[in-house]
Amino acid sequence: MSNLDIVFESIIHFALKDPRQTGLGRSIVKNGIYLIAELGFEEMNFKKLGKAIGSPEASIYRYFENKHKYLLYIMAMYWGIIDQHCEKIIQSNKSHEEKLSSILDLLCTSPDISYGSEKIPGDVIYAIVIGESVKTFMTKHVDTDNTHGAFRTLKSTTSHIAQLLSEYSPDYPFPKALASTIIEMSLYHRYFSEHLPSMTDIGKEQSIVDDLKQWIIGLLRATRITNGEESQNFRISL
Amino acid sequence: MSNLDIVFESIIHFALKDPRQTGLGRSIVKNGIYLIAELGFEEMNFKKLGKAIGSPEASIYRYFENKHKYLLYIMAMYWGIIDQHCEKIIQSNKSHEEKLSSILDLLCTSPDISYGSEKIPGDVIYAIVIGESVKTFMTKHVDTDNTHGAFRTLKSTTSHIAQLLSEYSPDYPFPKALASTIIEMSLYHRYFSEHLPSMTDIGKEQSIVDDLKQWIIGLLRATRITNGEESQNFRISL
DNA sequence: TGTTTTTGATAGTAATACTATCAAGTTATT
DNA sequence: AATAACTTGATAGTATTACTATCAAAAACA
Repeated sequence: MSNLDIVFESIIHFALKDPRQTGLGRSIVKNGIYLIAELGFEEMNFKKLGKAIGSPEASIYRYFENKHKYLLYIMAMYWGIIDQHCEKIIQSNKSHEEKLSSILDLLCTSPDISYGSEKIPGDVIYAIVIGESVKTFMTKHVDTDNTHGAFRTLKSTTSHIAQLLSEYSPDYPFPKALASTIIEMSLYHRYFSEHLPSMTDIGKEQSIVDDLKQWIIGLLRATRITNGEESQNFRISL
Repeated sequence: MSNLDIVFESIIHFALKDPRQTGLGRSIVKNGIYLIAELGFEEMNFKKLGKAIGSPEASIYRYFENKHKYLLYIMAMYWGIIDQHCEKIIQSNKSHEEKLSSILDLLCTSPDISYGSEKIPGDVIYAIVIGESVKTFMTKHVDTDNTHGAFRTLKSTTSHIAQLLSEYSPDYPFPKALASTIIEMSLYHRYFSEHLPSMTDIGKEQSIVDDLKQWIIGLLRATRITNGEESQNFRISL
């Protein structure tokens, strides 16, 4: 059983039966991702998805209890795969800076995903992660979703990155906050650069990915300053 | 006409008629905010709001074309008021650091809002800003909403803060990105500390507001490093 | 006082997010 | 090859939501 299989195992319970095991199931997941990328999550529904794959709405409900769990499944899968990549990077014997750089590449451009026999291009899944990932946890039922493990893979990714940041800057008191900020902001600023460009500087001078990396690396370096009068200590009073 | 009146003027067009001018209108806005705080935006609807204020659903539709525009109205109002406060802080003759500190206080704890004859407590409106603000712009129709001015007040707040950051750290190349990050992350980390605490360090040691301020101030200080070999220049290659 | 505007009360519609049912097809078992 | 078990297709139906339409009563205003 490969590492990725373990990821898929861990998200099965968001579905009623494992979509990866059947052609219909794989089609539901793959085409749904395309459809969400095209229409957005709100405007996508199982009727439209059914039409896209030539199956009735009811068949989709045999795989997913509801639309929200369907989104949870996709996002948990995504962060699970990213988390695997993170682990691999962290286990490599590179410098902390090289590891951080690789992780930033990972956060700013998604890898392709192989889902059973189907391939989902990185830019398609990344598009929906950018626009819909927040919608998994900004709900009134976060807490129950959380106890059901919906955000385990996202949280694991966060804590892997936080762990690395802690090693990189042992005295920095906010490694988790910085890790989650990096994750969320890599998505946000790409969204901003496309839709609300006055909210960001990213994507103007260089390519979006280069700018994003530069920006985040600047934040990371900031955690390293342990000498100089202004920053002997990280607890600062303005 | 006061500065706040100008804010309210600028958001009228999200409503069908100015809610601030009538008792019913004010009741719709105030009680709606309470109801969203209680139920969340998705679970709130105009029927429930009608029940809460003792008026039929249809009466609310005379003030707001739809639910989304109602949210846009509230959020544009909120950021308009915050923007006014920002301007006042920026126009004061304090040091840059004092100004930034005041702005952080503003972003981490909302002021009360006086809406016509009604008062809306800061913590109530802040609760819905934390949970629902993203939902105004993470939609498939951002771009049209944007051209209709839906995010003008939010963008104005961002650029005021970015401007201040530019003065504070003239060489820092990402003032807008940092400004919007500070705004969004002040909301996010408060949300995380309540619902996904493993995603943040905020709210553990000190009070949430103190931790948030400390964290953001750390990021800000990072923009100031203009000497030392590691950071002669902000363009960094890892 | 008469007129205009605002509200209440009620009814109705299209779309969405599902659920139920049953026959047809497919797969697994012996 | 026959039968049982399971999966899918086809269709119909329900409750809720997000609105729209209408008309009379009430309130505001001139």
